[in-house]
Order: sequence, then structure tokens, then C-alpha cells
Amino acid sequence: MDSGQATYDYRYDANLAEEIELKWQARWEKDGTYHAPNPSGPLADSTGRIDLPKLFIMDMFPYPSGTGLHVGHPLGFIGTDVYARYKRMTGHNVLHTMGYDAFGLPAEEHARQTGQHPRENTNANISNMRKQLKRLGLGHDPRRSISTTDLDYYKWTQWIFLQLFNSWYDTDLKQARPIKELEIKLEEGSIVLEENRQWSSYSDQRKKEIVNSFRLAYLAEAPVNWCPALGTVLANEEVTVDGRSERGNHPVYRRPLKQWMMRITAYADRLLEDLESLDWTEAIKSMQRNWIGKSEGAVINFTAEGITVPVFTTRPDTIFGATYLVLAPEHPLVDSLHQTDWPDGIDSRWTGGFEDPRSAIEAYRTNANQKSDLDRQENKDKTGVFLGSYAKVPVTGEKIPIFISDYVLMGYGTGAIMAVPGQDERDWEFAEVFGLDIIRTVQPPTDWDGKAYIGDGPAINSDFLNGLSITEAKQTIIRWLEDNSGGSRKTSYKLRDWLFSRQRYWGEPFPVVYDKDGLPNPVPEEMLPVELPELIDWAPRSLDENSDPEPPLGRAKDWASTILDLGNGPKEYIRELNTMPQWAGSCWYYLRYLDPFNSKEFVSEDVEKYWMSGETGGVDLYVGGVEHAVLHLLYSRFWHKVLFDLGHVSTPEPFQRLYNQGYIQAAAYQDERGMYVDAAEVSEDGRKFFYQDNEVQRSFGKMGKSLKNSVTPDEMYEEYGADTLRLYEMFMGPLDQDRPWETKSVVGSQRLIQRVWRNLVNEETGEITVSDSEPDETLNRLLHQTIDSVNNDMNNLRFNTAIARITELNNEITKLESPTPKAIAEPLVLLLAPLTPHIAEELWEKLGHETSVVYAKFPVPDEMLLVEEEVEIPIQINGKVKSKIKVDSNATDETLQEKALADKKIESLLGLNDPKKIIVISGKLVNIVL
RNA sequence: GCCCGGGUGGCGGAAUCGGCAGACGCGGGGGAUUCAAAAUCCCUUUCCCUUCGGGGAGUGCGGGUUCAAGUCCCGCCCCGGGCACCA
Repeated sequence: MDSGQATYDYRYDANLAEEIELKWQARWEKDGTYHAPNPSGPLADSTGRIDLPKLFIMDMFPYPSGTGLHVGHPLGFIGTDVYARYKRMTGHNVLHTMGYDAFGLPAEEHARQTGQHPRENTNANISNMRKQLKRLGLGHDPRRSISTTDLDYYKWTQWIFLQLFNSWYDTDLKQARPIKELEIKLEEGSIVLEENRQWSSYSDQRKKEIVNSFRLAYLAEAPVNWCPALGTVLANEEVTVDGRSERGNHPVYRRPLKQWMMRITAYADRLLEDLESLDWTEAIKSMQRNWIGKSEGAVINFTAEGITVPVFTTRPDTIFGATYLVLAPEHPLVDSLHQTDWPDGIDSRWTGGFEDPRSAIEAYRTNANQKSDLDRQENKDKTGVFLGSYAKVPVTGEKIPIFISDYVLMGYGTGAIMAVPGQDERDWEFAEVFGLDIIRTVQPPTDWDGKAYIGDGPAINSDFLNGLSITEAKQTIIRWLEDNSGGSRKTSYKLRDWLFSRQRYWGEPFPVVYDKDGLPNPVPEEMLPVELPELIDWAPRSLDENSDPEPPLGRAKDWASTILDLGNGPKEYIRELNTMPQWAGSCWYYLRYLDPFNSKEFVSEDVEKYWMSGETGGVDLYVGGVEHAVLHLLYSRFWHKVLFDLGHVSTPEPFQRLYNQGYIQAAAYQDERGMYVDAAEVSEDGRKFFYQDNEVQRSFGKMGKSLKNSVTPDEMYEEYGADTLRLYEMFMGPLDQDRPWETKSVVGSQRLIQRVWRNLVNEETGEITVSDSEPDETLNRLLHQTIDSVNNDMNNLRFNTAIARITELNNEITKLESPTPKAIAEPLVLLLAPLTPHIAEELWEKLGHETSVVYAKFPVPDEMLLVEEEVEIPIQINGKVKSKIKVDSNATDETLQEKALADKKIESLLGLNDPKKIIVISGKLVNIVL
């Protein structure tokens, strides 16, 4: 300002914004403004807020990455903050805080590249992220912030593991029970494992093994996803469809290893059924349903070579159309079922060109093994070989040939199917390739010209089932099978047990030690936590496909073997060397937020009941990205249900309402070589885009380094301030929608704040300029209409429209020629407070208030003022608006019609025509039909 | 292939009880202010035609219901996401 003209020392610009923002952030911290009281314990207080209705609002906590935030990250955080602030102002005790999911592969990968210990690196990242988030003015209770890597936190993660280890799933009660109850049942003989065998006749070792096999956390030798490049095994959920690691895109190999598993399959039905009670989007629910993959049907026992071959089918009603069996190539019965020689006169298509079944099978298996999952997926041509043997169909006694083919998967059902080409497209294709019989058992509609018919219809060619519908036929045949020991009703799931071991350093150690017999023993609760050893050489080894996983913890020799007294005197034990997966810590963090300082329990009963109560119970609002649809949300629900069964929590579900925020995308530009160029340096001439005078092509994608299109919050603070950034992000569109970032549009949000400021404050002196005079009628009505809309929008997370309404109100205020009446200014500040808390605090203080705006009462509309005295009514002729009239808002329909017909314009348009019909919608519209 | 979303101005998006399509913002155009500019304020901005009074078209496409359809129904097309040889 060097022109000598009026200087605006108090114009709302980035500098003033920063001054105001830092001032209030310091104040909030000092005053503990966002502290939410607990009903009891160390976080109880005397504010009286505990008597208000509670609300637990939560974000999916972030992984503290080293690269820092870009403006896309905090979108959801701002959304929950605005909502939380609104709820505080409408009389709720709001719990909102933020934690860090800091264990896991990325931390270690980063540490591996930089050579820094994961802990140091993680801590640095967390404090950096805290700083960045604090600058946004998020109203979090800082006392409740936890990190999954805190010793005091993972102690309780280990404690929960012990709950799982010490429980089994009672299928009669349909809930988890303490393992002791199982032991008692086994001793009493109310559970018998083998007929005519007493529990006492088993050896102690065997007893232990048997009990172990019932636990919810158990060891199993299972085919797992081994990723040598990451040096660890991965959960199914962490492997992409084309058989690579989700993180890093490294090849993953299937191999059997002894691993910790979590018996999530026991909960499949409850995880499925309880989805109904949740306020989640249909998209997420259907992804979970899909993942659980429940299908009801029957297992049917075919016999061949004196061996029973069980087959799972969802269509037992089609059994009369079964013309062959197919086993997965790796099915264990293949070796005992095949013949030594081909039968005479065999179809050449069935042999694969081999001399005998054994060599054909061997060649087929080798070939199938070499096929990648991607090949299998893309190449769906049906292949297979005949085993040389035949199976007997239970109902007919007929003999049908047995094949192996890779279109049958070992991992689902029984790994074997009865093929019914008439009613299954895949079987039809196979039957065509191999020249097998096709028998329709459901009558297709008369105009049916397709191949396999999947739809409903009367059963045909099916003996005693003929004429029945699919549903009836299913019931009938299952009853027959059960009566004749031909099979039984059966439900299958796609869901597999959760692989819980990782060969990594940076994770929670298992509270498990092994004694000489090699069996796992839980580390007693009072010995927790089992602390991660300090390791100098913590990096995983680079490994090749054939090597074994080599857990880094094995290198901490002093730690790995230990002397403990587990109740039978000090003995030497070997520790479990694997660590838990990253999901473990994120499974239950919401519970620790409630009672972070509790050293006796993971959460106190009292506190848990208070915060988790509700219609169906759980976190009242959980906001996060859709990418956690299956993994985190399913695991978390599972653990929560176990804790519920064992009486540690009071609700069957952890998250009552789930809301998926959209993503902020950003324009990215590529030059003619396809290389991305710095998006900040690209200019536009209206149609084309240029980088250093060369034309570049625009596309939209995730913000980030690789697309060179990141915009950081810091750049926004520098130019506009945090309130503007918050306002802009909320104004861009509905919270659940993806939207493109546009830096040039941010100014619009700043202008709103600027105008509000100017309407209330003298830019030269910084003095408040509001008047005590009464606002005029029109403005007052607008104020109350705005208050009404904003309340609605806030409740429905429609912040974009709330801001639009506030802008309209402020635009009217701007047009006033006299100072803004205080009676308008105060509610305006309150309306803005959830969205732009810093400037609201500053204005609130300038308006003479001594207490924080955070707990001021949000304005409530005066119902009387919501109804206009006079309204403008459109008049349509044949549905098109031709004129408008002003009438008293409570005018009768008769008056409305009269006035409409008397309108000059309408009169002239009607001319001599007589209206056929006149529709009057009270207070809204008149439509004249000619 | 199946299952979810979603297609509205140059752009982000409003209008979801069937009742004035385009609120609010960005961008564009014009004006005031200024020596000038920035900033600010005001007007204007769906498209086409216009004798400047106005007229016509219009919410992905084609039908339908209705006095009235972005909104409801039927049949398609396109985009985004999820699942995918799961018996």
C-alpha cells in the first residue's frame, strides 16, 4: 500500500486470516475447547455437557505418510468437523478426535528406502500430520488421539487377540464362548468328537491340539499368498485379481505355510444378516454381501470306484440333467478315481491325445498350474480330460463320466460339480466341446432360442420332480436325498478365514509363545504388552519364489527365546516371530478413543455404554473412503461381534451410520510424449492448454506426485487461509461425490468471507460496524428462511447448499446502505461458525461475546417468518408459464383462479377460447388448460 | 456378463413430495470507481430466432402416463465403480 490512498489494514486477506486463525487455534488448545467429557473416569468433567445427548462422530483414521497432505486428503475430515460443530451448537456432547494407523507395510517400505528406523520415521510423520491438521482448525479432542503403534495401544490389541485365542464359536448358541466352556463340554461328553471315544482317552498333547483347532484364532497349514518381494504372506483381500500384491504390484505365489488364522467364517451369517440394520450405502452393503458370497444348496454324494464324491450345487433340482462330473484338477480324489487305461472306443476329444489317463491328468495339471490367474480369467475356453471312470447318480443309478477341468475351483464348495448343461452356461460350453449329453430339466418358454436355460419353469425329464417349479423341486429333491443318504442341504460361502500372520517387523507382536511340544501358549494378560524388540537389522530380506518367509523378529535372538513362568514354573519358550497385519490396529481404535487412559481395561463398561448406545448402536457417524468397503469394515465388524459375544461391548455392530466421502480429483496434463507436466504451470486459452508454449492434453485423476498435480493445504493457507480452504472444499459439491479441484475457483469462497467481514467490520479501523436498529421485514424473513434451510442442510450433510443459502443472505446484506443490524449480524456469524470457525470466533468476540462461539446456540427459525405474506404465483397455459401474479399467501383457490383469469396478459392470450379445465395448486401455481 | 452409482449451461453444481429448470459459485461480457491498474460495487450471462414487444427449443436418446415430467413407467445409449468360470 504505497499509493497514499485509503489503506485497508483490516481487510480480510491471507495475512489477516492467518493472524485470526493462529490466535484462535492457540486459544482453543489452551482452553481445551473441544474436550468431550466422559460419564466417569479421568475424562469426566464439570462442564455439564455430559447431560446432553451424545454423538460419536469419526473419520477413518489416516496412515501417516511421509509425503504430507494434499488438499484432497482432508475433505472428509472437514466434513465431519463441520457436522460436529453444528451438533455442538445444537446441544450435543460431541466426541470427535483423530488417530493414526501407523503400523504396516508402507512405514516399513519407507524406512527400508531411507534407512531410518520405522518408529522414528512414523513419529516424525505423525507429528507433521498433526501440525498440518491443526492448521485446518479441526475441532478434535486432542487427549483422545491415539496411534496404533503406541505401546499402551497395542497392548490392548494383543489383549483382544487373546480374547479370540481363548474363545470358540458355539454353533448351537451362534456366538463366541470362552474356550473353557468347550473344555468342560468335552470332558462332560456333551460334545463328542469320535463315536465311542472318551475325552479322557486322548493324550494331553492331543487334547491341546484338538482344543486349539476350535479357537477363533488358530494355527493352520494352509495355502497362502506368498509375496517374496515384500517378504511376507498376504491376505486374500490384499491380492489383486491378477495375482499381484495390492501394495507394490509384486507377484504373489500360492504355497502352503503354517499361519495364524482368524475364524471369521463362523460369523458369515451374522455379518450378512446384520447388514440390514445398518445405515450404510447399498453399494457398500452389496460389496460385503458379495464378498461373503453365501449360496444355499445341497451337497450330493455321487459314488465312483467305491468312493464317495461329494458335490456342491445350488440347483439340486436339476440332478436328472446331470450328464457328467467335473473335479478341480488339484482335487485330492483324482488320484484314487482315475483308471489305468482308457475304455475301448473312447472319444478322442476326451483323452487330450494321451496314452492313458495318468499321463493325461499329469499333463493337464502341469498346464493348469502354469496358467496364471489372468490367463484363466481371460481365456475361458473349456478344457479338461476324462479320468476313465464313471460315477453313479444317486436318484437314477445312471453312470456318468468324470472329468477334471480348471473351470472348477478347488477353493469353493467341495471342489467338484455335477454338470448340468441344460441349465448352466458353463456346463453347456464344456458339453459342446466334449460332445456330452445335454438334458433339459426345466421347460424353457416357448420362444426360447438360447442354449442353457437358467430361468424358472416346470421341471421336465425329472421323474418325480416333473411339473414342479425350481423352488418346489429343490425342496422335494433335498428331502429325497436326505431320506436316501444321497446328500443333504448345505450352504456355501466365498468368505475364507482371515490370514493373520505377517513376516514383518513393523507390526504388533503376537502374545504367543511355543513350548517344547511346539504348541502355542498365550502370554497371560498381566504380562502384556509383548513389546517389539529394538532391532538394528529390521529390514526384510529380498527373497525369491522358492525361499521360505523369514520373519525379521527371528533376528532378535535374545527376544525370540525367553524364560517365562506360565503357571508351571519358569521354562524356556520360543516367541511367535510373525507380527499382526495392519488391519489389527484399525479393527478397534474407535473403542480406545472412548477411554484412552484406561490402564485396567481396553475401555470401561460405563464409558463404552455411554458413547456406543443408539438405535442399533455403534459410532453415530463414520466417514471415510469407499476403498475400505470390504477389508477394514468387515474385519472390524467381526472383532466387534466377538467382543460383543464375550460381553466386552454392548452393541452387535461398531458403526451405525457409514458415509463415504467422494474424492477430490485434479486436472493433469501430458505433453506429446505422454509425460506429465507440472499442472500449476499450465495455461489455458479457452479451448486448449499450454505448457511452456507447447500444447498439452488434459485428463483428470487422483492428486499426487505421479500426475504432477498436487495442491497442498499450505499453498492455500499462504494465499487464502484455512477458513477459505474449508469453505471451498465444502462448497464444491455434495460430500459423497467426486469433484475436480479448481484452484482458480477458491477465490469465490474467500470473497464470501471477505464480504461478511466487510459487512460487519470497518476495513480501515478493524472496528465492528453493526447497528442496533431493527432489520426491515424482508431481510428478517430472508434471515429466518436461511436459518431454516441451513439447519436442514447441516443435518443432511448438504454443506454446499447451506453455503449457497448463507451467500444469498449475505448478498442481501451487502446491498444495504446502512450498517448491518446486529439482529442480522449475530445469527449470520452463528450460521457460519461450523464452516469457518476462526473468523466466526473473531467476529463473535468483536460483537461483544466473551464465550466461544463453539458452544453458542445455533439459530432456530421463527416459524411465523417462514411464510411469506405475499407470494408470486406462476400462471400456466397448457403447462407453460405465461404470466405471474402476486397474491396474499393464504389466498383461497377461488381467489387464485379469479385473479389468474383477470390477469391482463392471460386475458389477451385466452381471447375467445374457453378454458377446458383450470388446475389450482394452493399457494403454488395455476394451470389453465385450453 | 451381473450388481451398484451417475448423465442438467463454458465449468463445479441447485431444483428429488410430479408444480416457475439452471439457486449459489467459477469463468465470460458490459458498466461505475481510478491518472491507470489491482481491489471493490452494480448489471448481464442455457441455446436459437427477434421488428427488442417477444417467440421457439431445452435436463443422454426413443416412447409412454399426466392438466403438468430433470423428477414416475417401458425400451435403449454413454460414463464411473464393484464382482466375475463361486457350481
